[in-house]
Amino acid sequence: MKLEQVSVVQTIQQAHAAQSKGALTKAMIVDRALQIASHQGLEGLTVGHLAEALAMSKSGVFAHFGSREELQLAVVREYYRRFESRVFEPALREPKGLPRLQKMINLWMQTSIQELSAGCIFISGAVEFDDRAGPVRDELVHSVQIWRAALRRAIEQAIEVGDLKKACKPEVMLFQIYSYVQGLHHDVRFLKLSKSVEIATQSIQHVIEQNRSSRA
Amino acid sequence: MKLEQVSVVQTIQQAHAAQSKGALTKAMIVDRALQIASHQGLEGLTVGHLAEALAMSKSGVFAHFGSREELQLAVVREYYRRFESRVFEPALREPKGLPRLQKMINLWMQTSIQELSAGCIFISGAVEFDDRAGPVRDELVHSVQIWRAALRRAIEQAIEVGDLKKACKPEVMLFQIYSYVQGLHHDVRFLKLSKSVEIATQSIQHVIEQNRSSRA
DNA sequence: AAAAAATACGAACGATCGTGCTATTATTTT
DNA sequence: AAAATAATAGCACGATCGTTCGTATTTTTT
Repeated sequence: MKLEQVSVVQTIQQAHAAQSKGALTKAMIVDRALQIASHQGLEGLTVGHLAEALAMSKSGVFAHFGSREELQLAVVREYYRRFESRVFEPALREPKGLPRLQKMINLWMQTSIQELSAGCIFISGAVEFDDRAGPVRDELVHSVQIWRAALRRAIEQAIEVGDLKKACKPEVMLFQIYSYVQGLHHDVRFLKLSKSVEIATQSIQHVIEQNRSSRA
Repeated sequence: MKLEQVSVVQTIQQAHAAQSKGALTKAMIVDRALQIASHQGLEGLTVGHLAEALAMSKSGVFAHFGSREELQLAVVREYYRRFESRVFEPALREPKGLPRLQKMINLWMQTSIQELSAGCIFISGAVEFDDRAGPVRDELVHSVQIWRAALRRAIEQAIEVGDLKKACKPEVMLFQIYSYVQGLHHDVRFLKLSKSVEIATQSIQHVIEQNRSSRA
């Protein structure tokens, strides 16, 4: 089973456990909406198109959310949920320090540029909503900030544990790592430069190496 | 006079020299369209909105382009033109090597996050059109590739001149610099973290320092 | 100043957008 | 099985999208 499908099943099972039919189809709608948004962007996600893709009526889809904005919010929240279970939680099972940080980065990169070439909504959404106010932007900022805080925390722990130098500045390192993943996203998705995968990996590795503690 | 206005005047003067009324108003339309696209994105640029902003009729605006796609193309080309005269040409007046490379980067950063907080279309467009085929995407890719080639060329010259190490890999350095400017764009525009200006500057400086030739 | 050409406007088109209703199905509860 | 509830479809609305066309107004040329 593909990674892609794991979360869908999970979501549906969860919906099954909770209530019934309603929540189940809602989960399927959000799943499809997420697919579309990963390609067309959150602004490119339209009720009509979504309904067509699901072989449902517009109003049937719409009724589950009450507004397009709520649909977009549902997509952002679902993406965050999956991000948590695919990147976050597995990384937490690694020991504190460099191993955990490394795992976070690797899983993030994998998720961002997977086979289906669905982009990372945290990255595409940041561009789409950098000038647009409202709840969707707020939710997006919130999600991104949690993720960045987690990365930062992982860096700090790596310092505490002694994997990284005391002199290492978490803020700077966060900026650099986050930038490289964005750069990877850009090169692979926009320029179709698949070679950038190794360059990005190497660059991130270099940042880590740079800040690695000298002892053992 | 603000930097912002220089190119407008320049464009209008150019239009004046070339033909007449028609090209002149067309230049004003494209100018306004560029402003809008810098905030709402190329996809968010709409004929109706543009006409309203110009106190013109929709059809009056439309007639200058024949299609929305052509309007978008005009915007991309105009942005490239300004990018050339604001970033490219001034940098070419610097001596080959590090000075020129440095100037390119500095001017790019300034242009990308100027006072009016208008984003860099090369960066926002890359996200908007990473999955959308067509002439606009092609033009965008083309522009970006020219800019990247120029940056790369500047790096290579810095090596030839002896400012950067022989071992320096232009490809990798290009990726890193380009990523940091994207990271800056992200932090300033989306997260409103103005502090990132110095972190980005410092990070880029670090990359350069890393690859700087050992001799004086 | 008159004729020709370019330019802008107004109105309207079909399509699609988000959204509200009402009726008809499914599903769940009793 | 009957009653109550939830979920979906169908239809239509006003707004806006890109686009077309005919007309009025400018601007340029003669």
